[in-house]
Amino acid sequence: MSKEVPSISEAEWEVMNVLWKKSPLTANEVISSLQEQTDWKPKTVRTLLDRLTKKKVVGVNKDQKVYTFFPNYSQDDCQRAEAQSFINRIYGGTVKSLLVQFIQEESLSEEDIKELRSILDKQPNK
Amino acid sequence: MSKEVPSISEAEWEVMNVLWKKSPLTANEVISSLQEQTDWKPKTVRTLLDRLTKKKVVGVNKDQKVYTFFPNYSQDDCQRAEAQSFINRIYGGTVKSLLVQFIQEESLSEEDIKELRSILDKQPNK
DNA sequence: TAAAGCAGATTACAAATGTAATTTAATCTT
DNA sequence: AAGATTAAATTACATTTGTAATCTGCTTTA
Repeated sequence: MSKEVPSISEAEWEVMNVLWKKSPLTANEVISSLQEQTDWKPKTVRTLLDRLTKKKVVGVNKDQKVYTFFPNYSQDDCQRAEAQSFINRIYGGTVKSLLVQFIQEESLSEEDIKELRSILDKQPNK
Repeated sequence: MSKEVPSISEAEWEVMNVLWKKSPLTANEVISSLQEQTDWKPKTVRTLLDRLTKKKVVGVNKDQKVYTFFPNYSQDDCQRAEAQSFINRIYGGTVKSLLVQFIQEESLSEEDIKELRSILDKQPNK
């Protein structure tokens, strides 16, 4: 399942995050949303949208005169792809070292810890 | 502590991984080490070393006629920096979502799970 | 000593990325 | 209908990155 996800650059991720929160959106809606968090010019956001479209990471609905944009991949799939390559690069492919570092690093809430523990308990320890 | 880590590109990470395993090393030693894992030409590796040097991520000892190279930052510091920016970008800053995804994703060994659980148990659940 | 080889320095060049501006075509407004 | 506005398309341009090759000067070797 879930075809190879094309690579998504750092700036493009911001755009994707907006579209995953809600879609379809017009370019202007994406622009507005991003203007709260970044200082990108509208044209910049538009360029990012166009590049994502060309890469097929984003789809376009051209029925209306003003196009609307939507993700072609689930956030989960993209996160997975990105995290996998990240871990290979940075942690020599072993996810455990990353987990260890982050569990120690971040002060996780009690809730978080409980949840993680329960997930661990459900792991098929082959 | 641990000054801001300059950004390290994907290819540069490979070089750093070599130097973290053992250093100082001559360029040729780094090249040899990488030739086992990549198909980069020697000149390519040399360029990467030079760029890392220019960015001060790598230091050079020029006492000998053949220079030796060594990391200026610990692997841990670089991993942390990289992971932090990664998490902000990809997981909206919440480390838990990443942990959850990876614990579920990877089939961790029983050992790993035990270790993680013990780390969780030691967390100050504030 | 002339040629060959090697390390280091410099230069190359295309693709990806960040960050837009300009141009074009349609539409709304006066 | 002419001008203003706007969305979409096209173009721009510097920096970073991947991936090297060429040049220079010292050393080794025939």
